[in-house]
Amino acid sequence: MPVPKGSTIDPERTRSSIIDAATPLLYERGLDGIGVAELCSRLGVSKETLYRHFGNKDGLVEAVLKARSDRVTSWIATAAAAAGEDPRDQLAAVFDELQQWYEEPSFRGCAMHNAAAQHQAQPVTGITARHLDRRLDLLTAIARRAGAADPETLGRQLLLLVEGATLIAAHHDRTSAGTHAKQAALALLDAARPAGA
Amino acid sequence: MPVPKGSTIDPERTRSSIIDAATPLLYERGLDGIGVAELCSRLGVSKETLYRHFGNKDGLVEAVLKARSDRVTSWIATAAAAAGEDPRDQLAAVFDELQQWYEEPSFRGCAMHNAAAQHQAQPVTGITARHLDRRLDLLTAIARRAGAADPETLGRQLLLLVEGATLIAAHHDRTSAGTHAKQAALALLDAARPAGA
DNA sequence: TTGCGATCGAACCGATCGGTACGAACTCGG
DNA sequence: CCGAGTTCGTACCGATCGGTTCGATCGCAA
Repeated sequence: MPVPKGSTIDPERTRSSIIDAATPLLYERGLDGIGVAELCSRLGVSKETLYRHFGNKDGLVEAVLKARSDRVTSWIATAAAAAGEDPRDQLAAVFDELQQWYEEPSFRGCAMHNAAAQHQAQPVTGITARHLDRRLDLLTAIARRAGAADPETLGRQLLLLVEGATLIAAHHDRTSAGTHAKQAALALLDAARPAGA
Repeated sequence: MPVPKGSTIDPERTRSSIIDAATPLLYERGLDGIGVAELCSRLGVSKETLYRHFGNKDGLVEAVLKARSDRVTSWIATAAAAAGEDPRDQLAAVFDELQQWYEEPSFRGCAMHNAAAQHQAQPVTGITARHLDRRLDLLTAIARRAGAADPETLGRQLLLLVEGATLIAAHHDRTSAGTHAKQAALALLDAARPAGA
């Protein structure tokens, strides 16, 4: 029981603990694959508490997806930064990290993409688009630091590879998608640099 | 009314007309976004007829997805074949065709991917995996005809670009995903050829 | 003409859905 | 010690879900 009976020390703590606990459930079962009743029961929280904090189920979904997007984005950025100064190494590290994710048993594809496929409406589509915006920014920055002739284009191409790899890992072959994407990404990076360097 | 009151000339015709009519509805609204009742009403068909032909809703979904996969697969293959003999031209034609698809107002991503994101279970996942198998075969064949040093690897990389482009077009930017994917694909193809040719 | 099979339309079923209401239990600040 | 605020558990609501059943209607083959 994450929350005792009476008034909690901090209502804000309750809210974020609900988000944390609901995230894997909504990811595994799908946004519509689990009802509010079961959700609350698994969370150890009453419906009233959930509805006071989030208004309705969409409010919870929105909060969960935003938190997830933030977490995943910083996770990727951290993995890139940890690979050192060389943008080429950073790019390789991103795909290595992705491949490790794909091989986790709990991997079921990108939560944002799954959500957008289920709820083709706001706020989910907006959160997903923002998520991809941020990822594009990160990849474009790597392309720019690598000295690509057209970093905007290369960034978008790298984005295709990242998201394509995640999708293929989810629906086709999780053992090699990241590796193949890495090879392709490095080849595109090398080809996009002006002669020399 | 696609089917009059009494016995139809051909029950098989009824079945395929149901599939054809249900396909866009399930695509637009999502597998769980439209109920059997509304589905039947829009199809101009009674529940009894639908359930006799398909057993249950999953049976209809399965039939719709299989038909869709067949249709899309042959559509891509036809576009490639129409581009002439040069595998490089064929590859470019595939992405041009995809880009045109993305720009259609009714475009909502790949039906198979959307379905798999919603129903992470058989038979949907199996149909989606088979769909990707066939697409991989087509792309690998192009890679092989182009003289790639490792056509299996290049085929998988091209698959990443195709599916990544469709996903990005659906959730982020439908105006340029196909074009960027085409440029990346051609660059990978050129880089994968042994020196010369 | 008779009978079989396909179809319609509507009623009906139990289950589940998202969401609300309420009394009781509990904590904490004043 | 008391009242405000939080939470629980449960019951409840109307709507919708997938699926079944049934009488009536109609086409077609024998």
